[in-house]
Amino acid sequence: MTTDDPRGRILDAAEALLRRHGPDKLAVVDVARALGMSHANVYRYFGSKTELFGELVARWLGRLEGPLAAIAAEPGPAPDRLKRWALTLHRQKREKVSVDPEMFAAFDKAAEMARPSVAGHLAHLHAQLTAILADGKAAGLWPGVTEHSALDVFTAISPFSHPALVLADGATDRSAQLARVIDLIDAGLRSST
Amino acid sequence: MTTDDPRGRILDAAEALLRRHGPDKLAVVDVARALGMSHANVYRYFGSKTELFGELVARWLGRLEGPLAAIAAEPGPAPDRLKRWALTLHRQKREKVSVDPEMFAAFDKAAEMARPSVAGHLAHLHAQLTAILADGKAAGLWPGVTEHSALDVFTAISPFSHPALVLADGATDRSAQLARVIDLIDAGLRSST
DNA sequence: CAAATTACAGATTTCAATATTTGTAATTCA
DNA sequence: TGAATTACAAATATTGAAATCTGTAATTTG
Repeated sequence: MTTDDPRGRILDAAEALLRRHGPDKLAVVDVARALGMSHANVYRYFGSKTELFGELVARWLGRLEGPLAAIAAEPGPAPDRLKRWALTLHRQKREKVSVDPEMFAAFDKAAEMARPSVAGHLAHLHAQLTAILADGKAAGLWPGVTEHSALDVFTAISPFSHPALVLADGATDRSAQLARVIDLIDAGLRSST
Repeated sequence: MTTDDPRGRILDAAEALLRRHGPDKLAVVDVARALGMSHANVYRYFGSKTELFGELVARWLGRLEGPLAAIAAEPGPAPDRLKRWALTLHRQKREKVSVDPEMFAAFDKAAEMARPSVAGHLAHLHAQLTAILADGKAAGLWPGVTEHSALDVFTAISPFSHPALVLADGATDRSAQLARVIDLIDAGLRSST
């Protein structure tokens, strides 16, 4: 049974075209043609090309968030979860590059015109990190946690997940280095002031 | 007295053109014309356009390194120097963006074709950071310092100096956040293992 | 003979005409 | 009347011919 939700069908077609032809050749006109409808009809469901791209990016980023949200919500010691959360985020991003670099570049480019989606994604990640840090503080393990900690920690490990930097490094595995950085941060959070 | 060193005069002319017209309009032909010589003569002193750009970038980056090297070589407590070193690096980069964004973009673009110069720059910064960390370890303040620490610390604070990220944030001052990240790292280095 | 020049082939860039795409409005369809 | 279409203006992208640039070699200058 093919879904009857027009927005979903349009997004699926757009994603398929993005995968096939890359971001430069993704036109609303082509999406419409692939679905056998006029391009004006697409504008009934999406106010603009930017909005369509935004939904596409949000959907893609949402898929990355699932496993991370699971780790953030788990019981268990916060330091362990922090490390697994960071390593998972790094691995997810790196996988996208090595498995399908063209696709990653496509979404990287697409994200340019979809700032709000990216901001939402970052807000989700920030919330997850805040939760983990709060758990560690509540358990008395991390007296150093403050209101700024989530932002600071996320910034410090961003070189391992930021698209521009992940793209630059190509497929090199930096998990070992990330693990060391997390250990350093963990140690820092264990001391007060 | 104008210098008689041809390489220096060529680099000066190239830098002036880069400032005036941006990186896309910087042609060897124009550099030669500005000096009243044939472009072929420029190739007597630089093997290629890439090499010329490389020297230009190296010179520019070298100017940033001076104040940093001074801080690294100072006597005084390592944690204090680490913080000032990191803040100075951040400020230097940010100044370039806010004072003259076009110029920064020019050198960012120029750096693309001058990878070796950038690598050399990073090697210098790495060496400075290594020295500061070694001092702190020798003083018994930072038992956590290992052979990897310089790289790890540099990576963690790279969001505050990497061109792509400094450029993205525009002129926003993130010194306060950087200071917190440094404090976190400092605390981490103070604990062993 | 060292320092520069002119001459030139191949690669790259520019530019303007042409075609496509975006987004809106007026119109048709069921 | 809701769902789509055709029609169209303005913005954007494509294209290919002409101009420019890079890098090398042969030649000139003092």
